[in-house]
Parts: sequence; C-alpha cells; structure tokens
Amino acid sequence: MPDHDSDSLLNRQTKRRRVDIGVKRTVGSTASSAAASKSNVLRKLLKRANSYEDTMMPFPGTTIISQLLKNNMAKNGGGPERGDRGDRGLSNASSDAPQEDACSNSSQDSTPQECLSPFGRPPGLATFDIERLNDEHLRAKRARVENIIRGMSHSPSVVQQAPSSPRGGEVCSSSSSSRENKRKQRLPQQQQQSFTQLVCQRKEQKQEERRQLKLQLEDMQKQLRQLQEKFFQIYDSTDDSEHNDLHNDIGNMSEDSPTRSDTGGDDRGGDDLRSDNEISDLDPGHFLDRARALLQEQALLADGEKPRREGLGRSKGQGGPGSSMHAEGKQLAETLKQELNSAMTQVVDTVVKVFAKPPRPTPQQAFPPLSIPPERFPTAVNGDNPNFHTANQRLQCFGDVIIPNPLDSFASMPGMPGTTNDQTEALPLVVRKTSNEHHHQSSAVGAHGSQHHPALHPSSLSASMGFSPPSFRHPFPLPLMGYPFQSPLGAPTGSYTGKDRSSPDSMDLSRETTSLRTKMASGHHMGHHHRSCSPAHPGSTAEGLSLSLIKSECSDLQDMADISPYSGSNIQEGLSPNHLKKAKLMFFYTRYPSSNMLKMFFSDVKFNRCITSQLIKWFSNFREFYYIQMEKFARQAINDGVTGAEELSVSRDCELFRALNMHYNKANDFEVPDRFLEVAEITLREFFNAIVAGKDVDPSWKKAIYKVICKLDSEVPEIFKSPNCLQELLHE
DNA sequence: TCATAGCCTG
DNA sequence: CAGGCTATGA
Repeated sequence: MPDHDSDSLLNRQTKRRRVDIGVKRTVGSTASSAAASKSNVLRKLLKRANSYEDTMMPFPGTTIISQLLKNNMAKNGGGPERGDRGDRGLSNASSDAPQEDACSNSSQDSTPQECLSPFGRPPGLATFDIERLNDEHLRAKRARVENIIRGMSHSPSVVQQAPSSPRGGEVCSSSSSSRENKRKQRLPQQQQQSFTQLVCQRKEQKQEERRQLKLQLEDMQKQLRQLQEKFFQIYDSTDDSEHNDLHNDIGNMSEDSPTRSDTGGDDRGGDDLRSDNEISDLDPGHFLDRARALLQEQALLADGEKPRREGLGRSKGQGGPGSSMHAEGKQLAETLKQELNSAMTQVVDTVVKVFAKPPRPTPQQAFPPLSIPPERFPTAVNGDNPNFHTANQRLQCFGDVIIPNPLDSFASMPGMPGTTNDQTEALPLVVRKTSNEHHHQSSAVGAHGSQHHPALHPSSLSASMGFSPPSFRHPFPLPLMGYPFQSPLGAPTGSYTGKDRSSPDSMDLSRETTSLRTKMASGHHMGHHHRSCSPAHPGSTAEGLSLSLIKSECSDLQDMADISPYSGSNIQEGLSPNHLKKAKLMFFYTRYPSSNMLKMFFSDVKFNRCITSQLIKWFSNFREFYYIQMEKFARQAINDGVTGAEELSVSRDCELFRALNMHYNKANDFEVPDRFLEVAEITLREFFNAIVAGKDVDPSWKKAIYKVICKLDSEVPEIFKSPNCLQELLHE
C-alpha cells in the first residue's frame, strides 16, 4: 500500500529486497520451521514420552530408557497392533500374574523400574529393601521352581522352544524371553559337548547361569522382581488351582493364550510366555493395577497366603493360615501401597513440573530427569500409530489439546481465578490451533477427528492411571471446563439462548465455519458472540469459548470496555459470513481497499484492531488467490503457445474468470462489473509479459505487477455501504 | 512502535 | 481463510 504510486527504482529495489528476503526466508522456511520447531518440541516430547518407538535419544539417561523400551517394544510390538499398545499392555499386564520364575516375572514387571534404575533408584524404592530381606526365601523358592522347570524343560516341547527362540510370529515375545532363550540355548550347547553329563549337570548349569544373569541385572530390577515375586507368591500360596484363574482375572490372558497352550499345563512354559508378555507390558499403570489387585487378593486370602508362602509358592502349602504371614502380608501391602503412592506422586509431580515449565529451548532435557513419566505417557497415548503421519496428527491434536490442559488443570487446581491469567497467555498459541483442529475435524474428516479424541481420551489416560491422581484425568475435559471460569464471557452453553444479534439476518444464515471464526475473531465480548454463534452449533460452544479467549489477545481493552453499547444497536462486534461475502464482492471493485474504506463499507461492524486486520487480511487473501490464478493462467497460456499478450483476453466465459468468479461470487448471484474483467485482463497480460521476459526469475518480480494493479482499483458502489447491501444486491 | 504487505503454511 | 513471520514505512 504505502508505495502505490511513484516508486523510485530504489524503492522498488528495496521492496524487492524485502520480498527477496521474505522469499528466502520462506524458501528456507526458517521462519516456519522455527515456529514449527517450537510446537514440535512439545510434540516431540510428547511423542517421545508417548511412544516407546522413539529411537535413540540424545541424552544419556533418556537413551537408556528408550533403549529398554525399544527392546521391549521390538519384541512385543512388532505386532500389528502397535496402535493399541495400551490395550495390549493392559491385557498383558494382567495376563501374567503369579510366576515363580523370578527372571520372567521380574523382567516384565520390573521393566519400569529397570528403566529407572540406571539413573538412580527413586527414594521410594528403598522400601523394597525390606523385600530383599526375604530374598533367601525367594531364592529357595526360585530354586525349587527352577528345578521343576528344568525337569519340564527336558520335555520336548520346552527344548524346542529354546532353539526356536526367535519365534517370528510371536507377538508376545519380549526381551526377557529372548534372554531366556539365549540362556537356554547356551546350556544345550554346552551339554551337547558333553552329552554324557546329564540332566543333573544341566540343571546345575542352568541354575548357575540364571543366578549369574540375575546378579547382573540391575539392582532395581532385582528389587522390583522381588517385590513382584512376593506378590505372586502370596498370591500363589493362596491356591494353586486358583493360580491360573487369578492370573486370568488379574490380566487378560487371551493374548498370550497360544504360547501358553503350547507349553501345555506346564507352568514353566506359561511362565516364559507370560514373562514375555509381562516384559512387553511396560505400562506402570498396569503394574500398579496389578499390584492393587494383588493387594486386594492378599487381603482376602490373607490367612491362606501365609502358609503357602512359607512353603514356597510352587508347593502349595496346605498349611493353615499363619498369623505371622498375615501380618507380613499386611506389611507388604502397606509397603507396596506406600511405594506406589510415592511413585505416583513423583510421576505426577514430574509431569506437572515438566508441563508447567514453559517449553525450554531444549525441552527435551527436561525429560531425562523424568524417569517415570515417559513410561506413563505411552499408555496415555496408546492410540499412537507407527504411521508417522497419523501419529503426527494425533500428536498435534494431542499436543494442542492436552498440553495446554495440563497447564490449565494443574495451574487451575490451586486457584481457578488466579490461573486464568496465566492460562490466557499460554493458551493462545495452543488453543488457536485447537480451534483449527476442530474445524478440520468437523469439516474435513469427521472420522479422523472423532478418532482423535477417543483415542486420546481419558480412557487411555485413566487406563494407565489406576491410582492416578485426579489431576491427571481432566486434560480433556478441561478445554470445556477451563474456559468457563476464565472470563466474563458468560455461560458456555446456555449463553446463546437469546440471539439478540443486531443483524439477525446475517446471523441466522447458514453458519459456515468461517462465521464462527469470524465472529470469534472480531469480538471478545464473548457473551454476544456465543449467543450468536452457538445456536447453530451447539457442539461448537467449547470452540467458541476457546476461540473467544484466544482472540481476546487481540482485543482492545477499550473495545472490551464498551461491549454492551452495541448490544442494542445494529453494530456487530464481529464479522459474519455475510461480511465475507460482501468483501468478496467488493473485491471486484477494489483489490487494495484502505482501512478507512473498509470502515466505511462495513459500518455495521464495530471496528477494532482485530476486525480491521481481519478485513485487511481478507483482501490480502483475495489478492493472493487472484494473483495466483493470474500467474497460473499466464503460464498456461505460454505453455499453450501464446506468443503475445494481445492474444490474451478475459471474458466471462473463460476459465480464468470462472475460477475467479467461483471464488468471489460462488453463488454467481452477483453481476461482476466489466471493469473487473478489464483489470483481470491487464493483470493476466502483465503476468504473461513478465514471465515471457523471464522476470519471474527475480523473487520479487510480482511486485511490479502489484504496483500496476493497485492503481486499477475502481470505486465501490455506494450500495455496498449499506449493511443490507447483500440483500439489495442479490435480489436485484 | 504500529500498521501493513507479502509470503508460507495449515 | 487464518496464523505466523519478516520486512518495511511512517
């Protein structure tokens, strides 16, 4: 605008430079990338946290975790259903319960802890030491079990398993299983050398190896295992017969069934398989759930448990209820409870901290400390697909929606009112996109959109959250919940009862998504907007709120101050679809309207910065489309062999005009002025000549054309100043 | 510092 | 169409 008329070469050049820079920037996409990077950071974080898939992390700590996870995933997951990891996790977790085989059990359940171990044990784990005291107990039991298992291992089925360790088809196969297999393999090999040495040696060797391997395992793992074992033992002790049933109850056995069946009734085999599943199940939530279940079981079976435990799980001790054991069990339960609680607290705290902190330049760094949280996320986002695109989108959605929410929720927890301010700052970026997301979902891909939420929804979160503190749950509800208190915007839902819109006609008309946006954008006096907007889209209420909030950033306080004045008047606080339509028609006359002109022609709109810029933006977009079409058809003409600009003309029945008319006068209920055809023709020829001359090499080559075209604006008919111009124009 | 143009992206 | 960004002019 500024440089319409007489622009010296210098000016042009400078402008070109400007353009060039802009182009370069855009070309490099640095700007966009930078912006994207911001959002991406969060996404990445989430993604990382969410999916085990994440490959190596730059950070040492993270790497370990990820690796562990990776391993597990690889073994588990190769499965087709990566997506429902959460589900799987649940089933898996539940499926394997009582296993005496320390290794197998430990591996699975301990997994979470394993991940942690490298970094240092969480304070809470100390309690596990108590468990250690019972180590002897366990070991003895283990030994027994192992013996039994070994005995079984001789059976063909078992033997086969070892060699066949790489069961490709097995979905369940997990890292632990592989370990087991390896171990087994080794043993057989040794034995092969000296076949004469029989079962006894073999057994011993196995034991030896096992012990060694166990020792090698990180302390954390040990502790965890022990804990689990104790659980299981207690559980087992209750009743062998129940053993399986309980397992089933606790977890979904369905998944691992095939493997199990192979091994047959043998617990050993089942253990292995189970262990695989267990390993696969990294979700701490499941672990917690299981633990809970176990505790409950314990409580119920308290008496019976003790004796068995004494006798070591396998040999189902028939011993009567031992009071000592009962007490022990209680203690254990208590300890576990405490541990779990503490762990959960830690997790929650960490997560909160992470989210509460504004994304740092290197937000990822924040994660290493978060040993636990990452694990948790996977469950939350169990919907993740390996598919990058899909995952990305989801993540986007996830990030946009969830991220802010946590902030809101956590922040709001202490005091709602106070938080509001903070939220407003944080929200704008995020929420805006959310709104967009909604639009996309609703308009373009309903299915897709619907998928988003379900997948991400509380279900997933809650699933993992057995103990989860309430704070964790609302991420989703928040969008709806959070806004209401935020502002004087008014009641979210019922607010729009009265459509007191001054210009009902515009409002009543079909509301396109634009209407919502427009209105929202324009005003911040949400009360009105909501009323106007929501009637048509009850579902959009939330959106409206969020939008309004977001938009509030651009609102002038001054404008805000006097909202009510307009309520009774004809002046709208936002731009309606009709305004858009009107603007488009105006574009036939003026491509470069000044802000003053806009104010004159949209007198029924209360102007503020937002409205003005929005209108300007509209025309900017119109121009963009216009010039794109021009360039497109100019090039097309060149390709078609047109040699001279004179050959080009724009008539009402030419493609170019159709395209333009379709864009600005979709309904074709407005007679496009001839002048516009002339201007279009001039523009087209300008483009043609410029391209033929090879000017398009210069990034700013369009600038010159713009300057020419901007002088071709004609006056806009007075009728457009009338608020009802549309009716008048279209009716004629 | 603000308003705007233009470009890019979603 | 809206957001975001940069460059630019006043």
